Amino acid sequence: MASKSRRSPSTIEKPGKVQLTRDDWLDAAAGEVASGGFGSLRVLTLAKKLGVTRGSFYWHFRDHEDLVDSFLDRWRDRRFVELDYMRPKGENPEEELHQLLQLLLTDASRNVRRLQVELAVRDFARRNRHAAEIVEEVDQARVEQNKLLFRNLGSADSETEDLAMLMYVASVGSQVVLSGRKGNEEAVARVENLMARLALGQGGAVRGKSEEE
Amino acid sequence: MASKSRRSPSTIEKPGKVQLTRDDWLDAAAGEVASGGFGSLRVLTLAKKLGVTRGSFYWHFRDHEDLVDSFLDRWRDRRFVELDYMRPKGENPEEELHQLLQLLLTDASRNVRRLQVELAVRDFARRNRHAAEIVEEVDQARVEQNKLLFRNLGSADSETEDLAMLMYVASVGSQVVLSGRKGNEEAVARVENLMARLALGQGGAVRGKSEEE
DNA sequence: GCGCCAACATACATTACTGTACGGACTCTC
DNA sequence: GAGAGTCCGTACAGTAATGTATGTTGGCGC
Repeated sequence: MASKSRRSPSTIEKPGKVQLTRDDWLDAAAGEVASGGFGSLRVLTLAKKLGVTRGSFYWHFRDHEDLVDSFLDRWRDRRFVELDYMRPKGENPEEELHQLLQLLLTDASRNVRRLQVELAVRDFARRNRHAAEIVEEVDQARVEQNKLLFRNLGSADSETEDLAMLMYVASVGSQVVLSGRKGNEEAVARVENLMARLALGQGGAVRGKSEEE
Repeated sequence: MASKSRRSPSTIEKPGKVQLTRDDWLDAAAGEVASGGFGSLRVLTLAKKLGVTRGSFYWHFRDHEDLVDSFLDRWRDRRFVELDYMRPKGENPEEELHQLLQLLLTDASRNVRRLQVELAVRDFARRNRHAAEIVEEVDQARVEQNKLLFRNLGSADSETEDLAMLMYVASVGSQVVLSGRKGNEEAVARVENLMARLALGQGGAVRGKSEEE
């Protein structure tokens, strides 16, 4: 079993890093997962990228499966931290909705790496039990958060659940469909706009496109 | 180059098949793609499933890449045939909407194999040029068909595009999120219901849940 | 009934990747 | 400065997968 790696206190982090940590390997893995998915996650590739040999890997990780599991766990933890950071406080629901849509759509279309990793995890979940459990946890938590937001927006109780679900699947769908397309910026903006109107009621105030950009 | 395989005219198709066709291999490939994605598409696995050796494969296909490309082409062709079959005639738009939602959501949640293949193709498109082109073709055609339907439903011209796009990404998202879940039947029904109301206008007539089931 | 060819089988070479055993440098501690 | 522990390199064994070269068989034309 690999011990919790810690670098010597005197050694400060620099580009010319001398000792690797478990997180360094996971960061490198994120790159591979983003570009090629979990199926093409090779130990040798990571080692080359990090400038070491596979010997280092098998000190930090028990085996390949250990890497995958650790990667998934870290991914879940980060998603929950993210959710906690975006927790609706109920003071300005409209602004919170806007920020949530930004996170779900616009940011995702910008932060390509992050989006690609999520899609890879989601795909991997179709054939890996651990990944499936984690994805379901994250999905449920996000939908739950959406519900809270919609309640603060004053939508009818019978509709909050449906709206929250619709908005979530629409955001995921737009990530899947519009990732790496030509006119995606425009399409994402349209979806975002329409979802905002939907959430605020058909005649509700909608943020203009040209605002704060 | 593999010739277009044809079985001898006297030999009728039976379970105890003696000669394989290109389509037989592609059908077998569909099973593997559905369960494991393109990354785990192995020639030997298909051969075992078909009860032959790899020698047969390399007669029907030039190499592994040829199999993948043929698979993708056939997938696109079938999706377009499907779209043509569902072409809105404008006589009963509400019914057509209902059928479209059925195809996009409920049927997809039932016909698991078909859904899994589509998700696999979509994932593969993130790292394969050919797949990416095909998926984009299919997506555009589907959204275009959605637009036609929405126009027949009488929605404002400025909104048809947005609505069509939203409905499409929502359907894809619900497939991604709700595939192989516990309470997916219920969630899918809710999304379907809400999208129908959205398409027909907030106060529009909505098909009841208990109808024709 | 002879030869041809489609459809497969067999055998081999090669590559890519994993895991493991072991060795070595380097650092910290006492 | 000896020992222990950390971090990584090296070398080897083993597996799985592809592609290719070549052998085999069964049916069809004629």
